[in-house]
Amino acid sequence: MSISEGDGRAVEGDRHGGRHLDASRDAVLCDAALRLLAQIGYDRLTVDAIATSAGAGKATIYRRWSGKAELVVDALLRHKPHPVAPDTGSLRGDLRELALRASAPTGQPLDSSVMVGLASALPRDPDLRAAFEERLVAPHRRVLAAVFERAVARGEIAPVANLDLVVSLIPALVLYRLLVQTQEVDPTFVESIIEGVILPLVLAGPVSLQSTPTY
Amino acid sequence: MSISEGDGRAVEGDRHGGRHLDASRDAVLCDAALRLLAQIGYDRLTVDAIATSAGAGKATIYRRWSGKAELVVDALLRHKPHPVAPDTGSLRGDLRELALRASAPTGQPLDSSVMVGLASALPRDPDLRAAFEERLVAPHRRVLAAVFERAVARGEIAPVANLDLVVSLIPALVLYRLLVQTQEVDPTFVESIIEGVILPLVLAGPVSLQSTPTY
DNA sequence: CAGTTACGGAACGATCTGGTATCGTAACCC
DNA sequence: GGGTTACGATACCAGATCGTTCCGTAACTG
Repeated sequence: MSISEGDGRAVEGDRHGGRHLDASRDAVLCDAALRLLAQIGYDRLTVDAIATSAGAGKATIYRRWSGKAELVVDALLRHKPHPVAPDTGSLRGDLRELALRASAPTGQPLDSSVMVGLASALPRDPDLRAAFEERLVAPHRRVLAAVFERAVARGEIAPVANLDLVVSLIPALVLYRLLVQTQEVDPTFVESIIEGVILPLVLAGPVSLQSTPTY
Repeated sequence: MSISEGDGRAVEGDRHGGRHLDASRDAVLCDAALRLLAQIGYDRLTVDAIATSAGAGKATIYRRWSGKAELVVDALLRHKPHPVAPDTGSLRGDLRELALRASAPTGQPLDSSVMVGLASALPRDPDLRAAFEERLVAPHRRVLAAVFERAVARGEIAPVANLDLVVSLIPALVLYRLLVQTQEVDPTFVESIIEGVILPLVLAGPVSLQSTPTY
C-alpha cells in the first residue's frame, strides 16, 4: 500500500541524513489535486491552489514533483481504480450494479468529473493521456468486458461481436450527458442506457445478413 | 445574411458620424476564434492570438465584444449549422452520409474539434453552454432525428421508442473517441457505429428478423 | 472641407501563475 | 548534540495574459 518514491517522479537524490519525506503528505496532495481537477479542470488548476487546499506549502509540492503536469499524472496513477467487477448472477444485475457506481454521490473525486476536467488537456499531453488511459479508462473497460464475458460464459447472451464498441457505450453516453447536456447521471438515466441500448443490442443476437459481411 | 449589431454583443452606442464598423472583420475574427478554439481549446485561447491570427488589432476585437467569452459565444451563434438532413432513400445510406460529414478532413473549424476544445469550459459558463447547445448539439440531434423519422415513415423501421437516447449514440461515441481515446474519427469507425450499434438496435425486433428487406 | 470613427499595430499597467528562495520549527541520522 | 532535511508559510521574480490607450492612416458624415 505504502509507495515510497521512484515512481517516475521528480529527481530525488539519495539523501542519508535529516528528516524524511512524509509519505502521508503525498496522498493528501494527490487527493487535493484530483478534487480540484474535478472541480475547475486541468487548465485552471494552479499549484498554489493545490497546496493551499491540502494545507501545505508550495515547496512541499516541488520537493516531490517538478510541476503541475507530473503531479497530476502521479495523482492519476495513485488513484485507486474501481473495484472488481460485480457478480450478481445476471447481466442486467451486473450492469445495474455498475450503474450505481457511476452515479455515486458527488463526494469523492468521481471518475466522471475527473474525465471532464481533464478533457481539453488530454490531446496535448501524452503522459497525462497515458495515465488517464491506464487508471481511468482501461479499468472501466476491463470491468465492463468481464461482465459481458461472464454473461457469455453463462450462456445468457451470444458472444459479442464488437466488444470494444459495446464496452464504449456506457462511458460514452455518460460523458456525453455530463459534458454536452450538462445533466445529472442519475440511476434512471443509466437504467435507460441498459434497458434501451445495451440489453437490446446484446440480447437480440446477430442481426441481418448485410450487417457483418466485411469482417 | 449581413448581421449588423445588437446581437447581445458589446455595448454599442448609436454613433452617427465617422467610419463604420467593417462587418467583414466580424466574420474573419469569429472564424479565427473557432479555428484556434478547435486547435488549442478554450482555456488556452487568448485574445491576442485571435487578433494576430485574423490579422487584426486587439482594439478591433474590444470594439465589438467585451472579452473572450462574448466573442466565442457570438462566434458559435454565427457558426453555420450542418446542412439539412441527407435523403438517400435508406436509413443506412442517410447515416453513412452523416458519417462522411462527421469525418470531414480537418480544414474547417470542425464541429467535433470545437466540441473538444470547449469541453472543459462548458460547465462553468452558462452562456457558452447555451450557444454550444443551440448551434452544435441541437442541429446534430435534429438532423439525426429527422433521418430516423423518415425511415419510420418509409416503413423501414419500427418507431424508435427512445429516440432521444438513440440520437445521442453517434455524437456520444464520436466525442468519446476523440476525447478519451484520442483516436481519429475515420469512415471505418463511424461505419462500425452504424453497422454495429445503430442499425442492429433499430432494425432488430425482439427476435427473428429473417425477413429484413435488402436495401 | 472639417469632424468623427474604424483600422492595424504597438505599448502600457495590472493581474495571475509558475517556480525559487527564505525563515522558523520540527524530525531524523550519526 | 551536531548536522541535515522536511514542513508550512511567505516573499519574490519572470513570464503570460488581459483590457486599455495611443499612434498614424483610412473611411465615412454632414
